Amino acid sequence: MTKYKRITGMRDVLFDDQPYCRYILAKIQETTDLFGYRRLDTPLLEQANLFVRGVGEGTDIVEKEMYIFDDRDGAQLALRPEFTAGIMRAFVENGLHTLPTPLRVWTVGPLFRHERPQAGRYRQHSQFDIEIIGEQDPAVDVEIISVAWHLFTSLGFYGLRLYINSTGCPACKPTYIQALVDYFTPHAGKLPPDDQMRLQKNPLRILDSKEEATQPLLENAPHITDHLCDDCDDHFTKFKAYLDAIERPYVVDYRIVRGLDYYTKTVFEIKADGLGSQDTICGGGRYDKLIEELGGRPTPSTGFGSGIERYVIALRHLGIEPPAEPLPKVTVSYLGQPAKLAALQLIETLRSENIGAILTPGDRSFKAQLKAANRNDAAFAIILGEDEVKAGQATVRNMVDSQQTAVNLTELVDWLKERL
RNA sequence: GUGGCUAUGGCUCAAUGGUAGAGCACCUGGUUGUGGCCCAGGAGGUUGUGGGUUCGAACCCCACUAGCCACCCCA
Repeated sequence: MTKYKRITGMRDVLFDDQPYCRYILAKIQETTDLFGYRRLDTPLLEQANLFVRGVGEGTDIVEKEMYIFDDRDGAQLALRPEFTAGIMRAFVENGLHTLPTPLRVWTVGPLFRHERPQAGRYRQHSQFDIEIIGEQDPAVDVEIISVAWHLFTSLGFYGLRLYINSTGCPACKPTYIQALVDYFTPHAGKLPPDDQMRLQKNPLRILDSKEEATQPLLENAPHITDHLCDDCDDHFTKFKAYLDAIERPYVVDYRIVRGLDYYTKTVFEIKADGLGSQDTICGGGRYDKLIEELGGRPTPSTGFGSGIERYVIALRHLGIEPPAEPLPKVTVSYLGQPAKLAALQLIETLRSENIGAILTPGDRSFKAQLKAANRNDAAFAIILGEDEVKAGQATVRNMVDSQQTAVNLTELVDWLKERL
């Protein structure tokens, strides 16, 4: 056993995973370009208070999952547990409200939550995140779903499911919560302890409950969509109509609640197969009050976060392979010190001509160098020995058919370019 | 934070109380400058850590740690 180990819930991203990451990032860039989103990156560290205010004091993220610590000057910092609060902070701090609205932004990077790791869940994970800032038209709620769907389709996903709901707004949400409490209180005795707790602390969470005893009660529980105010009801109706218009199938799931306090009106999740019990690949919604909460002027916004590691798991599950990495197809080997100098010069030339090449170093036997060429998956092994250097040539071995050709060093670049 | 399962060389695993093995991977060699296949040889483990039981522990017991999965919650 090695002395130093990974921190719990953190992963090394090894070579087998990298082609997926590269593939996914490329598709994200294509998609965001197509939809007109600009990249905006924020720091990994923020004042802890930003998340307490933004995400909400009573949320699990703030209450028990944030990596929080004192800086050397005593300031309370947090590793960002989500993107939205930081992006909204950047929006306000940099005066981005002066840009044409709505502002469409995206970002990607690591987030940190001190949770117990399990399938598809890590303490450091990466999300692709987009936000549309400054627009309350439900058409943009549909647009972000369209972005997600375009990305997932271009990655090769199939069998994804879209679930939507509305969480109302400060005008109607409390009324609904009261209705929920009124409904469950007479049955409180039948609820399992966890759900009794929820009834006290966060009644909406009961809707999420997987407790068996609670299920029959949930069937007749009031739906928030029957308690929305006119404004929220209108928004939800249009949201669904626009989804219908673009023929994006969805299921209204009254039990989607989402764990962050800032959501208003639209919430949604996209689920995929093959992920175990953590099967949400994309989750988001609308947060019309967040920017005000953070000290900006009222600015309705909508967005989502989407877990990159879960993409990789789901892609593997579906048997979708990313393109191979474009590693060099040429190796340069040598025999003897004079040839080594020539090899070093040659390999510089190849790279300057944009021909990827790797040296088989170490002054080892010829056999070992060819072996190295083989293990590097070279298409061509370029061999320089005493004879070749004297003749101003290189021996080029085709590693597929084992044919060897003597090529003048002056013609080698063109010779390779014709064949690679 | 809670629960279940697991922990042996780089990887996948074997050995269930009596001196730690295999396959893959790795290194060297099979004569003079030729890879993949084959053959031969080699290196690599104080069996996650700490304690206990025993004449003797990879194996039994306890604790801790880590991993996986699930709950909670979420991407």
